[in-house]
Amino acid sequence: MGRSPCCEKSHTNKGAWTKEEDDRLIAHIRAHGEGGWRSLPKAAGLLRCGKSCRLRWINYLRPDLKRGNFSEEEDELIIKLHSILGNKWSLIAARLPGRTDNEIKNYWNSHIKRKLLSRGLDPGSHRPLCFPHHNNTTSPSRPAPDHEFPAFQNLKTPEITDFFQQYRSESSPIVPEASDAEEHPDLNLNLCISLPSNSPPRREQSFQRP
DNA sequence: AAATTAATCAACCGCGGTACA
DNA sequence: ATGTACCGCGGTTGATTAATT
Repeated sequence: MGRSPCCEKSHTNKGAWTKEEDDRLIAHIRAHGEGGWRSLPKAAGLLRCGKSCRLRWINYLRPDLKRGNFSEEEDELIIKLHSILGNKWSLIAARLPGRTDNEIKNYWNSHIKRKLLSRGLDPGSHRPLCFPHHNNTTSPSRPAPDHEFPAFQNLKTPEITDFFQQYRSESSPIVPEASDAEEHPDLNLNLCISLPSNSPPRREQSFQRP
């Protein structure tokens, strides 16, 4: 048996939020604070499940959210954090004030992946692109024809196209291999020591349990 | 100008984990 | 010790908007 759905079948709205729903949610949280998501909808007079309310607040209505495009500095910080943390979007978001995990995840998938590819880096590993190859070595090998990499097909930009052309015309890798020890010489994140002060520690605190 | 394809991103879903009875 | 209600996370979807043909 699977678990029951988070929202009982009773009539709940889904999809985009209306201004009226937003106003109700904001008013309720102003009056009662965050939390109690399960019971909030009823208390606030919303025909939504608690999860939906939480998501709307955290990702869109919270007053401390930054709006607008990511800065170049934010881009670089996201890239560095991702190279260390992987897809731990909430941990990454905790290091970018005013940004949400969802926003960063979306931004990663739609922009930064492309940016890394255009630099000749694999967005997953942050290593120089290494294409599937019969010899199975870790050193970069020459790119195979595009049709062998459908995953890249929809990420093409002029920069990426340029990269492939340049890569094909060179006899040696254009991106030197980074040594593990030197990978982040300028980054001191104190990841082991501190958690961000502006948000409560979340799941990862479980790691501290004896 | 219309049709088609791609990009964006808000919102959803299922699951893992915690708190607490 | 065990069950379960709930929270938060990460992957994914799909509606809308933008770009391209």
